This record gives sequence, structure tokens and C-alpha cells, in this order.
Amino acid sequence: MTKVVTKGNLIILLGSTGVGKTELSLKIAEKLGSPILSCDSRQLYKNLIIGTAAPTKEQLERVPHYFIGTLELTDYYSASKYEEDTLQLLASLFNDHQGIVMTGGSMMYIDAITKGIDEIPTVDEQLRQDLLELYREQGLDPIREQLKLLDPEFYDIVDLKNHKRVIHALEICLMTGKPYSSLRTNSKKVRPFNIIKIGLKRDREELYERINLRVDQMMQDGLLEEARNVYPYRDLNSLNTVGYKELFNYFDGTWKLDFAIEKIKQNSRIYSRKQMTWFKRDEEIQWFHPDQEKEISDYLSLTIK
RNA sequence: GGUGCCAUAGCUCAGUUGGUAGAGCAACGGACUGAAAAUCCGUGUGUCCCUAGUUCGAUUCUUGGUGGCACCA
Repeated sequence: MTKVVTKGNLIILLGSTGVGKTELSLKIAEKLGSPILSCDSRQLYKNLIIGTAAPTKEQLERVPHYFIGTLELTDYYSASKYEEDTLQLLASLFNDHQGIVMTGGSMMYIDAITKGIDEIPTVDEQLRQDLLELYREQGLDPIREQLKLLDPEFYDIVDLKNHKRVIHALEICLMTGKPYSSLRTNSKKVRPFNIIKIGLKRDREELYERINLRVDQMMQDGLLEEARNVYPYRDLNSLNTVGYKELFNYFDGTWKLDFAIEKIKQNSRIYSRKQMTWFKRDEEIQWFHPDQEKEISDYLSLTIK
């Protein structure tokens, strides 16, 4: 067994949408003299600023950020790409920082950094389009059948009604000539740095109220115009996003504006719950209320190596 | 004031020829390895408006209320 020498501390502030990660991350980063690595699958995109509650210009001036507004809406990205980009960046940042602050709520991106993702090839765009077309025309059955032949082991455990999972598994089988399940190692990667996970949470009532108020604030800040500007690209994956997809229905004329706004609030609340469901099972997370700055600070001085 | 209709889940409503009830939406729980703010799965939470009667048994039938809506004055 090889011993991994660790250098540096990655401090991850995580929590559901609207809990108050941004403000706290700025304070901690300033204290540590660290930049902030955003871990948010939607704040990565340019043009999605208000609706994703990305850091403001002033906040970006207070502390340098990475992974905010770096992608075009049309760019392909994934948790694996994020793993690669972040590890590379961290290797260089840890040369002159003892602690680096990361913040965000994209569950799978966090896991990609802290646990790693298996070596699986990036999906060929043409193959994906072909399979999606097959799915649209004939449904999931023919795709399930092929998967059953090529990877019976995964067929037994996959959620057969979830077309994304089924299609992706088949894609990998077809691309590699190997069963998708044979590429899944179920093992956690070891990182050459110390990882500290700080979870932020509030009572549900308090969180929901913040989410609702924040959506109203977003509308005042010009979310409608921001959404209208990207409306022509509505079919892109980057725009399958709470805060935008609802307003697209308004632009289409299928929803009234008030209804769309209510739906943004509702979908944000549902998203926050989904995040908590994911985080709940992660026993490495130390939970705090965002106002417990002193406790968080004490905890950090205990755990930073 | 009179007549008629309605009152069942958080909301909109089905339904029970008398045996304590179910859909949609909402709400809640869960899954999750290159699309993840995505995608998918599961769960009914109820003084059936109140009161008195008939009945072995009433949310259902009858009486009287209360509230809402419509029409007539």
C-alpha cells in the first residue's frame, strides 16, 4: 500500500441553494487569504448570473474566484471535467496556500473532487444523438434490450425507467466494447490533500423563506431580461436550469408570469430538498448554521493540518 | 326575504344503490459515477360542514342549522 503524502487543506463549504454559502465563503477566504473555487454546475456559465445567484461583481473583487462564468452556454462540461480541472488547479494553488476554500451545492461535482469518478470515456456526440433519436422514435425498449445483451450485470441494477442512465450505460458499452459495469470500480480515490467538509443548514421554514425572497429579488434585479437574452438557446443542457426553464414557458405564452415565478420558487425548494437528501448520507460533513461563524472558525483551526 | 344547487385531502374535484373514501396538482421520502439546478422512483396526510333522527351500521337517507354560489323578489 502506497502512502500518500498530503499537502494543503481543501475546505469545502456546501449546503443547499439559498442557505448562505456565498457570504460565508467570502469571509473565510479573506481570513485565510484563499481564492474561492466555485463548485456549481450552472454558475460555470457566462450569461447565467442573476438566476444562478452567482457572486456579484463586488464579491468577485473582494476575493478572486475560479469556475464562475468561464463557459459558453454551448460548451460541453461534466463532473469529470470539473474533477480534472480542479485537481490541476489545486496542485498549483497548494504551492503557496495552506488552505483553499471551495463552495457550492452541486452534489456530484463535490463528490467528483472528494471521492473521484471512474475512468470512463467521454461520450461521442454522434452516438449520443443517434441513441436519443432512437429513444424518441421507439422509446426505451430497444435500448434496454441492447443493454441487457451487452451488460446484463448493470441491467439488473440500473433504474430501467431512467432513460439517461440506461442510454449512458449503453453508450459506454458501444464505445468501449466492454460492459459499462466493468469500468465501475466503486472505489474512493485518495487525494494528496486534506479535505474538510463544512455543511451549512437552516430550518426548513427559514430556508424556504429565504429562497422565496431571493427569487423575488432576482426578478427585481432583472432575471426576466437575462432569461430573455438566452431564450434562443433554450434547448441547450446549460439552460435546463431552475429560474430559466420556467420563464421560457412564459415567453412561449403557456404560463402566466406570476405562475412562472411561483414555479421557480417551488422548483428551487424541491432542488434544495434534493441536495439535502444527497448530503445527508455523507458522514464526513460537519454541520453548522451559517450564523455559527465562531464555531466554524474554531472547527477549522482544529482540523486544518 | 323566497327558491334551487353546493359543502369530501393543503387546492380542484370524483365516489360510496347505507358497511368510515380516491384522482390530478401540491406536500413529503428516496435513488444518484462524464447531461446532475439533470433524470428517475416511492408515499394519502381525511371529525366526508354541524346537529338530531331512521338503522346493527350514516360521509351517503330524513329533519333543523351554518357557510358559499345562482336565480327570483
